[in-house]
Amino acid sequence: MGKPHKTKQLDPAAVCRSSDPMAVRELLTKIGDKWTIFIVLSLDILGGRARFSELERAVPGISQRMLSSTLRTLERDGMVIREVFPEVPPRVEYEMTPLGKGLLRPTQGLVDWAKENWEQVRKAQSQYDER
Amino acid sequence: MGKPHKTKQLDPAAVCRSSDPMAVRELLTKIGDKWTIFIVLSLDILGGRARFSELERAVPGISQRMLSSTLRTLERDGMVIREVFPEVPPRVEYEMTPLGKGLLRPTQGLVDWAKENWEQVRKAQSQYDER
DNA sequence: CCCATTACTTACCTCCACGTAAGTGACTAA
DNA sequence: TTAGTCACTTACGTGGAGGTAAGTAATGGG
Repeated sequence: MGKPHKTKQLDPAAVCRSSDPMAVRELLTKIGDKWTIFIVLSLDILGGRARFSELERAVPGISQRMLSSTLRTLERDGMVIREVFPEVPPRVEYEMTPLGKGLLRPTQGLVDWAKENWEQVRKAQSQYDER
Repeated sequence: MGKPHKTKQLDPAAVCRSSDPMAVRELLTKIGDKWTIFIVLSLDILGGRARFSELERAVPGISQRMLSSTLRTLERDGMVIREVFPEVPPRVEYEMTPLGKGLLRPTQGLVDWAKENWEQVRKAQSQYDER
């Protein structure tokens, strides 16, 4: 038999101690969706402010529907501010708020981790798959 | 009219420069699913090693099906190692790999951000909703 | 013989994230 | 009059994530 290791007596909701579990879940769900990080990172690269069509070009493959709805969510969450200019054709600019910019740091941490370690993940996957 | 800001001439795939965009997307999709972070954080709290039933208790609300499949994915990705002890009733222990532990740092960054800023996000949401 | 335990798997169903395609409004230029 | 631009919205359809419930294998204990 393998050595039985110390079984810490644990609260049925151990994780929930470290912080509001719903906050973490919701945050991860948000930035874990298909387009949010790309939009946020693109906005950053574009200097923290860009118009709809610029983002459309910056995020290859995104549809107008998804860009629009993701931006609305970001706006609702206080991550970006939407500014409409009464012109024709219309012009709308999106600007990252301090809150949104603050999220960029920890997000960048994940991006960096992926850059450094993803190859290893892929290797683990193919090893696992071939038996 | 609002001041027209400098429109940076940009590559159609600006974000894609910073790193492998698929790696980032896949990573975010993984840790953005419903249970992965909780399992990873629980495993960490439990000392980096725990058996199935311990995790089941540590992550309130998770079903056996989801715990099992999420752990399999984690194992496939090289984040945890699964060790089976030939006993009856069965005992299976899951241990975080160095790769999995490495992911904990940037993940914790997000958890901390959520802890500090989620209240503000909620406030932004209710402001947005009431008009 | 029956039950309990552990770590699962399988079947089934629901919901929603996301994709595609088309339409819209307001104005300008040809 | 028609076409073009921009920033959207609406309608519709599909796959897959995830929930619920039940089944299973192997063995010891009463």
